[in-house]
Amino acid sequence: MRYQRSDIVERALVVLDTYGLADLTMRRLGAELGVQPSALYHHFANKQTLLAAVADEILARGRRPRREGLTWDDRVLAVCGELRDAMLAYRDGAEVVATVHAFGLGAGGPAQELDEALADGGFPPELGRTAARTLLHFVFGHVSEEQTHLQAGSAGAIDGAPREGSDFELGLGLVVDGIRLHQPAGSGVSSD
Amino acid sequence: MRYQRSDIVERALVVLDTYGLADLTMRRLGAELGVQPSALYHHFANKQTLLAAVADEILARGRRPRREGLTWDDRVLAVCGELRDAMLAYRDGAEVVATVHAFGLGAGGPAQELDEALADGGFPPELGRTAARTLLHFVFGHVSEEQTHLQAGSAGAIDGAPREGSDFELGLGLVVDGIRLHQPAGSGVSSD
DNA sequence: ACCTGAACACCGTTCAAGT
DNA sequence: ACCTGAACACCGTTCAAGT
Repeated sequence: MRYQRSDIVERALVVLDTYGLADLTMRRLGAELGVQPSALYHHFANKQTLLAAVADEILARGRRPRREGLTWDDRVLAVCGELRDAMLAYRDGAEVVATVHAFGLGAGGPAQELDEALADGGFPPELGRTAARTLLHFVFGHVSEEQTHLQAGSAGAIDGAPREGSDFELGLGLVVDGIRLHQPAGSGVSSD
Repeated sequence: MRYQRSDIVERALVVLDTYGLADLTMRRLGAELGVQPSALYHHFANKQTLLAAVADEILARGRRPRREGLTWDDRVLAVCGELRDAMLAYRDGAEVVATVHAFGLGAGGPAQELDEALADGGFPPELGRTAARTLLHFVFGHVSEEQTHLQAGSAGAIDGAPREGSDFELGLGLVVDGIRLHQPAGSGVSSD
């Protein structure tokens, strides 16, 4: 069998969602594809690179159409909500995306979108970047914890999901309100 | 040689700080102590348990005397600052403490102190717990990133540390200000 | 009570060699 | 270009046996 990168990423996503990140090994993935583990190194330099591609694919599949004309804060809420849903769609998705982001490899999309939204809100670059990183830390941390507990609970049930969802919005609201408080006077509030 | 738990944790801290978390293996730690890896399992059920003890020790060594009479927000800032300093004191300290906390094993001290501070601030329990978790997500995320970049830079230099420190305070300020905005009216603000 | 020695069931990665 | 086969240098954990 001949594979290309996209086939391998696709299969990695299936393995991830079915068995979890701990079982997403190069050997296991090779076996799943009917190929020697060493064959994977013809497509990816190492496991980290493969994981980065997996993270990017998780985010790409969760991408929603961008509505125009949103205020900076509604845009921030939209980006964070989309990011959360994308990660929740795959088992251990939050851990994968957060790890890859921490490694500085791929998954730069959400960070850039948050930077843009905050720049539009009139925040100076330094404050905007700090605010964007703070938002990402919250989303990664919250969803990782959420996902761990969801998976620790009953196998695939939907029991605690709504409560966790409102808790996400509550925590996110705290952070966004804090950011808004630091918005330079006269930015995005006036109606000109 | 006969060892007890505290000796092993002590040595694990040295290995962690010298070689990093990736090299803190049961086999390596055993070798460092002049003992078979299997001997460690007489003191700890598994590696996670050992890591939890390491995380607790990192926090214990970073503990500072608690000043009395602080307002809830100053207390929150103090707890978060102490947590950051404790984790920064050991190589990969943030990753160790955050991982153990995510696993729900040890390291419950800071979470409880934040809960207390927010309860003192008049926040209802549910909002207080959400706020405390949001703060922890920020601190873990920020310091992990900070520590990764510090270690990626020059070997043990102090170059970017002050800038990172002020960025920590800026981000933490955003979150605390957001929390304060949700404080129930008349809590902790009136002078009676 | 605490440790040894050996084993079990794995890892990521490299590399010559094949087609 | 893409893959095989074999090897290298590791992991965490278990368990009978020793003292």
